[in-house]
Amino acid sequence: MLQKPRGTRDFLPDEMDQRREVEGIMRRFARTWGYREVCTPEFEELELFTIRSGEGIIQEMYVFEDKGGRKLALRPELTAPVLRMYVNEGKTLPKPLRWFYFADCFRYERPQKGRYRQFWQFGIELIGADSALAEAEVILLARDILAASDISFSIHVGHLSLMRSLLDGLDPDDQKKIRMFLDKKDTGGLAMYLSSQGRDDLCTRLTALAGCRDLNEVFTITGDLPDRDRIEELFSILDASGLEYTLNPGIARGLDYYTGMVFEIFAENLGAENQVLGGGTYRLAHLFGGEETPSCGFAIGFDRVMVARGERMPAPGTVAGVAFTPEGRDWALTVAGAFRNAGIRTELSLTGKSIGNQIAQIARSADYALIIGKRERELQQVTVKNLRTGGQKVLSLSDAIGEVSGSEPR
RNA sequence: GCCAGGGUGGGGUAGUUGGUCAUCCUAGGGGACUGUGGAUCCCCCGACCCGGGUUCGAGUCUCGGCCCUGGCCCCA
Repeated sequence: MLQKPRGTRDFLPDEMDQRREVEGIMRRFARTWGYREVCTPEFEELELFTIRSGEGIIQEMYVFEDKGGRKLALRPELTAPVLRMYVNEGKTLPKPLRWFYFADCFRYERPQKGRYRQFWQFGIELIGADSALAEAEVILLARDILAASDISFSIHVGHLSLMRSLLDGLDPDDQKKIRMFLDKKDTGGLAMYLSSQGRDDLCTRLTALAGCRDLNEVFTITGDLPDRDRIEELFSILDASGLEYTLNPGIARGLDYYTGMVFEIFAENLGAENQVLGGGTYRLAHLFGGEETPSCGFAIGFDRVMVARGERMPAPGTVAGVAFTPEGRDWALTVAGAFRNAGIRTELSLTGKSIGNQIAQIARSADYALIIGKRERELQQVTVKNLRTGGQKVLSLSDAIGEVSGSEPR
């Protein structure tokens, strides 16, 4: 038997119902904040991703050559494609642009809990706004969306200027190594490395900074910064908004194009891969041939949100099943059509067996049985049987629809 | 790429000195039942992940691969 490719999944209707429900919540919240959905190609020029992230990521991507010899890659993320789209056809739109996306991405990695080779991301990009308020908006929207998705999470907010101020003047390679130690919270490794460089003093300050959870203390470690006002404004907005978060100057987000605020959100019940969201302020458009454009955004690991939620079936709508005799068939089709026009999920029995048999089958999943035979056909009526109470009524078609649509689903 | 534990009908399972026709539950399909409840009865479908090796004989032992689960690395 043929198997599906490694790291991919099939979704049966029960699971799709849940995914669509959460997807709908995320879309709805993004829209209420003024964000509009965009869509980019499933695959892009390979270069788009190597410009952003370096050649090293080629081995982590699905890369292929098309029949014209073009080097292409299945998208491993959506920020670069969305910013490419912005540069290609969004430059003249009035700013700021508020865009969101929900789409699948592909990475050639070892699957584990909450990590698949095909996975879905929900994300937003706020393009062309450069302010503490814009950064705060992105964080608050992230909070709203995840809260509405009904998972438990914690928000960590940092700012790259803080750490960079301490690393200023160091060799870029050194800076990168140090950021990696800090990102991994590997203080032992950090101490060893800085000691070998004769910078024990720096280690003390960096460790203190990464562990610092109070903004005033942060500035006593870093001293005054050009960005200080902006940073203080950001956090004062967050505080005024009643956001629950942890200040974390240790967030390094190993990428060079992040320029200021960075934040990460972690969920419970997730094992090793517990980050459900990452984002920050970045400059990327100029890499794709546009003008330098300050932007801010985040991406949610949708599949991880689903794992964190656990099994949670959305309430099904009311379901009606139609049982009918051969003489009632044509009237049954008319009735079913009218019910569907009224927005009621209506399933016609297809067995052609006895009424009893049809009702037995309908009763497995439906709330109402609509029974239609010769008598109903002749009087243009419908026998509506409530499968929970057992009661039944003979009604006109419009009354029958009213009876069923006015009810609560099971 | 690395480590650990796994892979028996669709789902869940039993199966050790290696030895009939591989167990049970459930789901699914068919039939009995043509105007009223998820029932009942009968029947059916359907599995040892794949490939090599050892053996008279492998679900069972062995090697390799694939896949799953968790972890490491990585995580744009």
